[in-house]
Amino acid sequence: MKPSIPKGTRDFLPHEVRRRNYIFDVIRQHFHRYGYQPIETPVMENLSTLTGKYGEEGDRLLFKVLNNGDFLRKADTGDLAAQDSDAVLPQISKRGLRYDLTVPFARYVVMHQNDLAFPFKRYAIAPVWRADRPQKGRYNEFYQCDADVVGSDSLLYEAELTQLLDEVFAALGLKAVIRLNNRKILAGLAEIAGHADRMMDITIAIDKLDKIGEAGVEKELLERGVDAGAVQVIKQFLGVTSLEKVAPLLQESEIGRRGIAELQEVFDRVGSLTSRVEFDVTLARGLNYYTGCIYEVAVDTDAHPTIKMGSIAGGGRYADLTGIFGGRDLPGVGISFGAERIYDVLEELDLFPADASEDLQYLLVCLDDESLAHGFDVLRLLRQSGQNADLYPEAGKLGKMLKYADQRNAPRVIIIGSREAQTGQYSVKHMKTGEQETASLHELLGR
RNA sequence: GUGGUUGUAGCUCAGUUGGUUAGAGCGCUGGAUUGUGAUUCCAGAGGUCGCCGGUUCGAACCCGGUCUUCCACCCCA
Repeated sequence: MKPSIPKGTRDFLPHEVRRRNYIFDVIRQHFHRYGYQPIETPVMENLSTLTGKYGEEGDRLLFKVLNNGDFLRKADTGDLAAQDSDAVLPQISKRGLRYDLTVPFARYVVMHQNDLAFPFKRYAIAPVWRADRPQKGRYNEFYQCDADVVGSDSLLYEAELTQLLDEVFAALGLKAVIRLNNRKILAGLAEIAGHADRMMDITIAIDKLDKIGEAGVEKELLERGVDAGAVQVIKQFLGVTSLEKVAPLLQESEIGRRGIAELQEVFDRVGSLTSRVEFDVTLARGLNYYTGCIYEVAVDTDAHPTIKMGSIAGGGRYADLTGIFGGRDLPGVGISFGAERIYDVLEELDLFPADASEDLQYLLVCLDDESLAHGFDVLRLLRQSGQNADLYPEAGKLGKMLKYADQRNAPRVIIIGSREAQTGQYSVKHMKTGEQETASLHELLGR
């Protein structure tokens, strides 16, 4: 039988893992610097924790885990006979794979609220699963890198997270655009248009502006049952690119004015950044628990015109996430890095540092059995001195062993034959330049 | 979940209206070179043509199903 892996999942080669770790390390380092603490939660949650949190679409994309044992015996025979999946599902599955890191975090906060100091800042870098139809940059298993803070509605956190986003992308050498909006502005917009109850429909439609254009948005709004008069009101907003210009349009909406004030405060506090930071009234973001500021980060296409990639990070504020789990209602705000997409972008732009795919410092090769015994001792000393070293495990042809060193991406090869073993002067070949020098054991260990 | 697309050597791909033994480049193995890789030359190995079934004297090629890839929706990182 031919081996295979499930649709939408991937294996990683060593150099790919190292490059992924480089991204995770940069992000983790910045999470620490900003005072976020690591937590871990199970990859499986109870289905009751997950269902209903991501909308109807999200429920469809949840991976369900089949119950153990004779699970069909416990299911209702009528429901089984009727092939009613919705009715049978809760009878045969009580667990599911996590769909994101935020909802499990909310559950965690409620369960451990007496052990946590609020505001509580946590981060998590972990895989999540979605039963989406795979495409490029879209997988059924992928990593999220989340930082969230719960227990405070201070806008300092919005500003801090913006700085964090900026610093991470600067550290990765990627020019990014951080776009900000506020759900309250969108609520105000819906209110001004006379459809306060239709905010979701309206935001989904205007979110598509850059993709389908103004005429497309207009069509989408009409299809979603927004009347022509309201559409004209909404269209006024579409061309607006600054907070100053959107303010007059929202004068009559209290919630809209609050959104503008909040966003203004965030802009005032972030200071100067490496990335471009922009207000974008058409930014909506799908997750429906967001209630305040929302973020989305994309590659700056002015600096990197060849890149075609969706958002590479995002986030926002949610007023009430823990409430649904029966905890006291704690406000929160968080961001999430899309590590897989960042990987693809760094790869395409060749922005990985060279040492992100180099692990060995030395490879030792020996030309005869006596030298091999000697080499194994040298290997140990090198390792004890803190250097990454490996040894070709048998005496062999030098050409073959150098080829192996090449494949292992070893920058230096220590060649040990009878000459070197006797004199203690080892031949060190630098693979990049092809140059060769001699060095004593003392010199090798001291580097 | 809807519609489409892709699959041939380890990798990237050719393969004529259905016709004998399915090819190339790169990579791999060995040798030229028993102490010098990535560059040169020579030789060699490597294929259930994604899988299952059907049509046909005959299928990599046509048909159905299925899995996978990628794309557009939906949604999203």
